[in-house]
Amino acid sequence: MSELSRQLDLILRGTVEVIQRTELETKLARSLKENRPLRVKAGFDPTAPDLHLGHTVLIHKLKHFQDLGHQVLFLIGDFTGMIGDPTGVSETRRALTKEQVQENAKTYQRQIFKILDPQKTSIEFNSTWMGAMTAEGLIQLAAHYRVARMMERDDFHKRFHEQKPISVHEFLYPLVQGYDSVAMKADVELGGTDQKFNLLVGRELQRDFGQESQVVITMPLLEGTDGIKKMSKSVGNYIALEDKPEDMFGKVMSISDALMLRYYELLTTEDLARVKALHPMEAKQSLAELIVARYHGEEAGRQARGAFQHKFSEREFPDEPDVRLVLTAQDLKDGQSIGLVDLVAKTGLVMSKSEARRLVIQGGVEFDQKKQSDANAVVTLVAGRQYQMKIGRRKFALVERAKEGGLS
RNA sequence: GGGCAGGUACCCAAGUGGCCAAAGGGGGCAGACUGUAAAUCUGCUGGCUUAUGUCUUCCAAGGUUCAAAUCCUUGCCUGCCCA
Repeated sequence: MSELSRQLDLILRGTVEVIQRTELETKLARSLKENRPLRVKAGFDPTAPDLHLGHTVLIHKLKHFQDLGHQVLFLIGDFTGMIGDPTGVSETRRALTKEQVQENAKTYQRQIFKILDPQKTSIEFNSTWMGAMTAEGLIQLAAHYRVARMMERDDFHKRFHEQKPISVHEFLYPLVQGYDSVAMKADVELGGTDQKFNLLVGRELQRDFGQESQVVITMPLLEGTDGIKKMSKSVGNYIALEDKPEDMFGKVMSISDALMLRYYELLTTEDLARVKALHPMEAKQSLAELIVARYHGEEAGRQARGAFQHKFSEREFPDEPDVRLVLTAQDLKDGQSIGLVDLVAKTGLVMSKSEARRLVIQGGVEFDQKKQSDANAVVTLVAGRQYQMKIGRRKFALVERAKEGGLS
């Protein structure tokens, strides 16, 4: 197998679309011949420093390029960030300060370098060139694109027909993203399938600016934990790289079996046929451990698995509860008892007393190993004893009475 | 600039003077069932001293009324059509 087809193989794995494949081959061949690495660009939003597994699909692809000796350009769209997310509903973003952007950039580095090689990654900010651009320059840039073309973009098209607002400045997003490719002389740009339009704008602008067009590679969007919508922070169906090991493990375990296979496919190199042969719960736990281990180390992976089994499979009280509550005399009637509902509310693990009451009535509360479903129940606390409380599916609290004459 | 249609709870969306803390759906939470799942079924889903009590909510501010999410005025926001 030639070096060219070896590279091509790895690059194409898992991709949804490559535009144009022949161009990619040409670029690769030239890169090999002239011993000049390709410049591979991928852009990220500066407002969301919480990377999640959805982002890693893309980052792993960057890693592939890196492993093949190419140059990864990790673009932080601090300028585009001011425009806001045009694919989102209608949330206007406030501009970030330089300091905040720098801070976010550091967070990015901490996270992506768990996958990428820092030596072969250059981090860029599009404010570098966009900040210097004059209004005149921006007008000229805007002249490179037509409204009708712009309206072809899926979400603009949809919003337009649904009579939803579209602000003019949102058109600048694809334009600037495209111009970034010009400024960076990108050979390849990677993005999720939802980025296709923006990526293609880059090709057109580069051509207009007399450059060779970048090759566009789109990657599948990873579904979130709900299994339907794409993983995103705003939907709340994400697993963040910096989630605590136990949370991360728990989130992976709550996905459906079908989604588990999808995660295996896109996030690991495991053999799918082998995974399917396993008991689904085993497979899911292995996946969860694998993912935790990747971002928190192998030890953390093992521990998370152990804690999970302890807490849920065996339904045991965890080593470390979510809340430790010490009740003082003021909290107690006659210095020893308290209404169950009040007690649940006091843990702060529920939003309100009404919610506490509801939970109790629904049988979602256990106190001292016993299920309690009487909303008017009063529990008595013996001094010097700790009481375990299970509140809802996955919240645990440990309660005890303050020592007599202790700190006031 | 003119005409028209809208702005309702986390989201979508009904309601057009009292029976409205406000239908329905989604989401979320809980219970059952399980593999800790998913799917399914059931219940809950503004706060409070849980009371068939009370307080705060239907873009904002005023007003009409015994009574307003519902009517009027002004303002803000969005879309469509015309210019």
